[in-house]
Amino acid sequence: MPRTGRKEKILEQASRLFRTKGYHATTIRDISEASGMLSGSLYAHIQSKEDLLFEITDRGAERFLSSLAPIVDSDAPPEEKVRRALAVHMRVIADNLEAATVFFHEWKALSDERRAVIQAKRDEYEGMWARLLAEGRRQGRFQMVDEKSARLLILSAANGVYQWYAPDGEWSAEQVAERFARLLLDGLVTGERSEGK
Amino acid sequence: MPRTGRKEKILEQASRLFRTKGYHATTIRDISEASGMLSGSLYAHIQSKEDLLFEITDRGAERFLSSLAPIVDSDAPPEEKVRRALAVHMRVIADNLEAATVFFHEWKALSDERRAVIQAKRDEYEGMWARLLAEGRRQGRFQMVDEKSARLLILSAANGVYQWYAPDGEWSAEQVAERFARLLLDGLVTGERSEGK
DNA sequence: CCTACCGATCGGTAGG
DNA sequence: CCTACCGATCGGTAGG
Repeated sequence: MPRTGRKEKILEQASRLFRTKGYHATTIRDISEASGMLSGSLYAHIQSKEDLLFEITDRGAERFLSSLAPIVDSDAPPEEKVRRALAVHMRVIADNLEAATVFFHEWKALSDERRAVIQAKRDEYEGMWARLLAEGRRQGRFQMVDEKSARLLILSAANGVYQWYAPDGEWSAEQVAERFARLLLDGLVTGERSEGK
Repeated sequence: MPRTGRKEKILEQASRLFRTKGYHATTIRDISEASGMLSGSLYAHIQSKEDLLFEITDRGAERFLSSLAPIVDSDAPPEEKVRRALAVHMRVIADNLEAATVFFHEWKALSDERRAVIQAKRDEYEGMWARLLAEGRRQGRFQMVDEKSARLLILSAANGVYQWYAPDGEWSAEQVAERFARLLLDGLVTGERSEGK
């Protein structure tokens, strides 16, 4: 019977390797060696290489969803929701940097069926942001040409953080979130608004 | 002697396949078949699979650099430079969607030496944006907690566009750029600025 | 969890 | 650009 925690160690090593080398460039032998066993032995713990990819990405998706849901459902003002939503987003990335990288960067390597499961959760996450932004506009707090482009900009910026964030760098997740929130809410331009086009 | 344009066709097919399947999951046989020849024949045109990846990413880098340089060097006001810089950025993505995807998503698969070449060009591109933003702040046009977080937000958002942009979708590259510019310059919040933290 | 192995496929080459 | 091929390595399995 496999030792307790063995599966977790394998997932941890797989996350690290998938992040560094990418899913396809990581071999079963890489993962098994990093987990302290031979390649054949890995299959006492997993069923396939793709299972590892799915489990990592799915856990990532769940962390994003469960962090954002209470914020969207709260009755804080829209600006405050944006601040908090960015903060938990960055916190999930910072606390799960390897899994988050795999979630954002490698999930397309999943088989059709499993990719659809992850896509649905991505859509759900985007939907929460969409509601948050639409609410801010409805309440007259947000000016937006359209909700979709604002959402795409915010999520692209937030999702891209895994590419440069360093846990031992100068900023905590919350500091990144606050800087992003300030720029997104208030804009780059000083004083009056820019005249637009 | 290879027919003229044969190499270009191979690069085009490789870009398409690298974008769809990823570099490692694309085989020499995939590329050769899509180019209308057998796998061995491909080597009359290329030296290695990695050469294709490098050529695609390097061309992408050059397009971004050569588009942005004249804007940074111009004497337009900072807000206008941001608008134009976003516009050409989106235009490069829209006109080279497959190569841009490879540039943003697959360049890490390059060997150390060649990855360093691309990294240097990425750094150069970021440096141009850094100068642009710093100039805006120096002139008192931009309010920024710091230039770095503003640059990371803007570039993350701009670089992420390849993930959702559809050439036959509802927006042209310029329309995306204008929506992004408006939100980045003016912010999400209506009327007076949000009170911050 | 190891030993021993398998069929498939990989990037690439020699010789024309 | 094709034919024919190579050594290496891949994900995975049987039997213990």
